[in-house]
Amino acid sequence: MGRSPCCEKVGLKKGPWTPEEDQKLLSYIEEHGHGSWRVLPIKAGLERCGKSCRLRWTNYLRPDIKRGKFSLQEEQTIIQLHALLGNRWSSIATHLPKRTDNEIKNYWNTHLKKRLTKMGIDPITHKPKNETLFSDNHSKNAANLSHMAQWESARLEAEARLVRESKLRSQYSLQQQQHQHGSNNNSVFPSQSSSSTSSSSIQVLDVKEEGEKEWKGYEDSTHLLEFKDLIEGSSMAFSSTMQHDMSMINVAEDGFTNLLLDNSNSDDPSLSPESGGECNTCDGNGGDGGSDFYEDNKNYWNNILNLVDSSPSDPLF
DNA sequence: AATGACATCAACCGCGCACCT
DNA sequence: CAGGTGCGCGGTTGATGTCAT
Repeated sequence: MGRSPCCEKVGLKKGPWTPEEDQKLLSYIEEHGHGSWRVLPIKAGLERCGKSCRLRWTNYLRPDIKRGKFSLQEEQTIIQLHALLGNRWSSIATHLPKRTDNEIKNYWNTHLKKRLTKMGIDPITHKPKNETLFSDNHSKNAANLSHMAQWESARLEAEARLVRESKLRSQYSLQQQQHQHGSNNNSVFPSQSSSSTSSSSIQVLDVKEEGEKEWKGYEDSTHLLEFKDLIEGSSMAFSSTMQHDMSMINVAEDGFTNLLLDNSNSDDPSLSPESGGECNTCDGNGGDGGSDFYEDNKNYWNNILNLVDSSPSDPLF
């Protein structure tokens, strides 16, 4: 069915938002909540379409948005979840508190994708480029098909969890919004200050310095190699679910599983073994890597599902 | 200092889904 | 069930900033 463009009306403004427009939108939502985006601009006295207002709010004006450089932990999470979910930015964003899907998408396209490509890793499949998934007669192997089924099954399960979680979140945010409106608590809205990236009146939570420090470390060649190992470990682990080559299992254990679970210096509790994720390598033995492929795979996927199932810093869950 | 190339990111666009009538 | 409407998502664009020459 055809749909008329939301901004077709003559007079509706497009392009960058002015501080005055931001203020109008903020004040309105602060007082009334956003309600119907369609009617919001009229009620708020904005010459914008509802879609534009919603975008401005969700990607920039919302008080619970963190801006600035992504931390190493955030980068890891993005890479891991992208390997699992692909370009489903909104799903990925639910696991990066205070980050918007748009921001994550931009960050992936401008930073991570290029970096992976430079390292010789396919940013789509997360596999080293010189390694094809079904490069030999394994592609006809029944076990391979079984692994693919496991992959798909785990992926679908993860998706189902994400949907479930997303619904819970939206219910929660709705309740919060109603509560805020009811109590007229304005403290959650930032005080006025200038943004480093735009003329908006919104205060920017400055994590830039911290992020820069972290990335400076990465740009050091030694750390770059470590980063490469990290990413390749992740990639190899994914391919291990597809290939019946037992040597790959060791890589899976040493690479991605550790990446997921061995976050001793992480501030993200969901990524630590204490969070409930089982890990057959956590005992330090690492296993013989060949005797229990399916158990390994089960644990491997459990780890991923735990990551997806956990909610990094949301007190609700 | 001027300018062109490249990088970044806010914002737009079109599509699909969910819900309502 | 079909059609209309609103919303959210993902892809893309273009203005602006930064860097290299």
